[in-house]
Amino acid sequence: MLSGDIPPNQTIYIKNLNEKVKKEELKRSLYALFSQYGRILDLVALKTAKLRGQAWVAFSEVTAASNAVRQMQNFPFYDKPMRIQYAKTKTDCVAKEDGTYVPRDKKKKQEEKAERRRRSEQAHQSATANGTRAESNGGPTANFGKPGAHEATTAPNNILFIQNLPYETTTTMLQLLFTQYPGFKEVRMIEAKPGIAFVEFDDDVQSSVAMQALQGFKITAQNAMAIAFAKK
DNA sequence: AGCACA
Repeated sequence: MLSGDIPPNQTIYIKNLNEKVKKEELKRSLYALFSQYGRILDLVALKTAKLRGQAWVAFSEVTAASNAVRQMQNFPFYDKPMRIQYAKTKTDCVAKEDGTYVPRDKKKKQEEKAERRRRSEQAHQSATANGTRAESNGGPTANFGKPGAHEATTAPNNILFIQNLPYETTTTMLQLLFTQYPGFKEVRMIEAKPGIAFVEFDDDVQSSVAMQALQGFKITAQNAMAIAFAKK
């Protein structure tokens, strides 16, 4: 296999990430980039010596992960091509859902094996108190919800007007999203006007394609992008 | 390079 003989998993493992990017920004950008493939259940990125430059994105469906592995393979992300594989193991939040989650020992890795010999000492000590706090973010899922009725009063042109962005949206995040579409030129945001952005393409056909693809795209559960043509 | 669950 190209992806290294790892069987499909609803979680993808990403490496070769730019280690200079701060964790929070990295997670936000990864979320913005990958949520187009499906519902993201969890996203893990740590900056420890061993784990920096890597991330895990858990999707609700294996098919979403498969599409992400193929389509985002080598995608230039903060100047480095992403290397994407399926994760080797099941993500905790998924295991918790299907009931197979077993809280890991805070000892070491897999040296629970050495632990076997002394098992049954405290067999009754199993505290049943670890709350499996379901983080029901309840938000409905699929991204390409087409809100349909857009007052597209403005004639198609090469500049898109984006509304309903979360305030913490950055130009970098939007670049990552829109640069996937041919003809992308630039993103412009206005400090004094959070929540909106302008995205310029070479021509109106290309801007239309991107609009179609990203219309209603949810950066967060509450923020479905509303895309119109900019007024000239 | 590096497969975790801060």
